[in-house]
Amino acid sequence: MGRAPCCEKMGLKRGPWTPEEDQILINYINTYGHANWRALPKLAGLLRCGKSCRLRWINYLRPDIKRGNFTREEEDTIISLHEMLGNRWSAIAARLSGRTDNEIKNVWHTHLKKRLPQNYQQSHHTKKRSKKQPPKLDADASKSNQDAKLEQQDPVNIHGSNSEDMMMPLSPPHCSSDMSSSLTTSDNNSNVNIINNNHDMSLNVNDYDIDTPENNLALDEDFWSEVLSSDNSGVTSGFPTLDYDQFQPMSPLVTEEGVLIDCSSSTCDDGMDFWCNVYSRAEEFTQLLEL
DNA sequence: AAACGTCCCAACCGCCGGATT
DNA sequence: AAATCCGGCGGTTGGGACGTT
Repeated sequence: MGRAPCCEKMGLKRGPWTPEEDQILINYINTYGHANWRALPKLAGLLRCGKSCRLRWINYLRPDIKRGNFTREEEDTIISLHEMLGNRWSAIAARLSGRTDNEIKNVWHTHLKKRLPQNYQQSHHTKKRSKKQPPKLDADASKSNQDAKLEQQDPVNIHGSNSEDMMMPLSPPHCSSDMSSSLTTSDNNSNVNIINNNHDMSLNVNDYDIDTPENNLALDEDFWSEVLSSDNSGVTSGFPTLDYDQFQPMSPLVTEEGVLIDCSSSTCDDGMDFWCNVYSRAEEFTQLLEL
């Protein structure tokens, strides 16, 4: 049943690393690698736990670590990535070569956070991780350790083909050909329902900082949390409604399979993108709900 | 020079998910 | 199937460095 008992912390050293310890760790890893962190300190002759060795190596001793102050460019990159990813420091670090998650976390808390307005800090959650996660809106949360390792090795590759595409703000608007089976309009009162596998959702876009049709649609977790917290039983009453004042889909909105949204005015192409995007997000979201 | 306050960051802690037995 | 290990992650903190009075 299970493995041998975990490390006894008795007698293990804690606190700052000495240059001698660093050298022992470097020498060992250069010679033997670090296949097993837990066994490493014993084999290397260090009175540290494996976790401490790993941290020291990852955050300080690795040869590819970039030292010194962050450039303005790096800081701007962190800010924009944080806007998209939240406090996912390792994901941000994967996009900044030579910087560690710990370092980025530190620079965020000591410098960058202060640059941003209060409302940003409130809206970009600092929630604690908990067992009760929402249904994997965060695609990285379900990523295997193997994937995480690949991401470390090839940060560029994370764009595009893998699950990162599921991040709400990143993927471009697109239409799927089976929209007609799921998108309906309810009436002329700008009340639009997206019905997908018994999840009936109306969306109030005004609450989500989408101020012009030109903006790329960037619905965040809060948006979908609101959708999720709505009654998914199929009852439409009580749902927030969509305000067409700001978004006026093409009239009529048509796909290969017929009219999907029959709204009365506007020929704004961005409206089309908007609806396609809302639909594709809703589809992704409801698929995730079913997992 | 000393006392005090603030900043910074390396390191620790607890939790999680996947792997292993 | 269940228990446990293990690597990885994000939040937090202790203490040294630095600035101010």
